[in-house]
Amino acid sequence: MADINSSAKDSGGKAGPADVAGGDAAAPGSGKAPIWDIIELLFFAYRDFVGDPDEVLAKFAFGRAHHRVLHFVNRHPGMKVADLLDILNITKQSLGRVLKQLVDQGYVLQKEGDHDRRQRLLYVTAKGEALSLKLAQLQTERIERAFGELGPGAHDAARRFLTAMIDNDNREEVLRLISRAERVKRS
Amino acid sequence: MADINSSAKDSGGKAGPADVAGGDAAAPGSGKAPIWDIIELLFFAYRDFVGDPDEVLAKFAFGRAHHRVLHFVNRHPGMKVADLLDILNITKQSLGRVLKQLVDQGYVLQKEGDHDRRQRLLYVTAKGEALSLKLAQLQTERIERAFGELGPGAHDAARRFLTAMIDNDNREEVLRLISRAERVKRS
DNA sequence: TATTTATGTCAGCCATGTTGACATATTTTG
DNA sequence: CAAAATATGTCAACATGGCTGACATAAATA
Repeated sequence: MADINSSAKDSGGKAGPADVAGGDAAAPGSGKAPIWDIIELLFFAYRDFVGDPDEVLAKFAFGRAHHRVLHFVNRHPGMKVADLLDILNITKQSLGRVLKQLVDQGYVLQKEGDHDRRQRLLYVTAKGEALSLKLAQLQTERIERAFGELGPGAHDAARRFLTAMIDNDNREEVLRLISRAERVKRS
Repeated sequence: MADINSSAKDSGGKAGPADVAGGDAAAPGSGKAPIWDIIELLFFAYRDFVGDPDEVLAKFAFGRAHHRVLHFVNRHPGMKVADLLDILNITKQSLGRVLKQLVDQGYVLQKEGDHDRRQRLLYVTAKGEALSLKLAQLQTERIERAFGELGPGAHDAARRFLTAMIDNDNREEVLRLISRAERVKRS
């Protein structure tokens, strides 16, 4: 299928990372000039980032929806269904579909809440943890490869950038979620 | 059940951006310790990043698929259908569906290739460009807000990080695509 | 006791991805 | 030139994972 860019030699530049931005000429009448490079890089980076796990998931007949659920349950054991709904921004019906599969196949289990017996607190099983970890390690390889190519401050810089990209409303909540994750763990 | 990361430390800080990482203790027998913070931050950042345009698109009865097509056609006018398929990593049937709607409603137009009359080169109309720009500016606002919060080197750092996250195979191609975009532009 | 909350479920719709088969025009190749 | 390869489009069927609406149940709360 036809290489997309058979394009001859592409005039000089090797397009080193510092050269990517493209022209900065703003559209005359409109607002600011779009930051095209970051917009496109985010698309491609995320596409590849989620692409790795997809291949593994396919073998299990799972999709990205399963991955997201499994990931957050693994990272935040004992979370309520409602918490998960908030994080994923989907309806309970959508969640129910994939959650049921994960439970039926023994990746996730639900426990009645201690204080509130209406709640179904979510935990991964050993099997679920293993899969979640496997997927996370695929993504970690990519991240570490990237950090390896960049300088020593790379992790911190990435963390700061990504954090700043999150909605201001959610940000504190997200940071709390992330930093609290390891404290809780399965008892 | 292998505790993957029973961090225990965590110093009870305020979870400032520099403290988010969580424990670094590797799981004893398994591979490396997953870089959870970046994995999750990427999820949340991307979720919000694509969330802004979604609201606007809904008013036009368009979805993300339309957005992606419109974006790339706007940025890379005159591209072949095959190029777009490669970039988006979808089948021609999937592309055909949304492309047809964009053409029918006057956002995109197709021109026979000059040298190869089998090709249908893609261009945005004025209407298409306006919508594409509007969406890009929403995303740009978020990016600029982020860069504003971070130091002066933020744009470069983000570009380097995102670039390093892309598949090595595609990377050169992607960078060429991005850097060439503004040179071509509408004549 | 009455209401609210947390969760689940049935039923159906929509957007967007997939595969497979096939059609048409055009370019390239033997 | 004839045959093959290429660029694109289309029909049909199906899968995934969103959505809404309606309704059910158990438990907590007012």
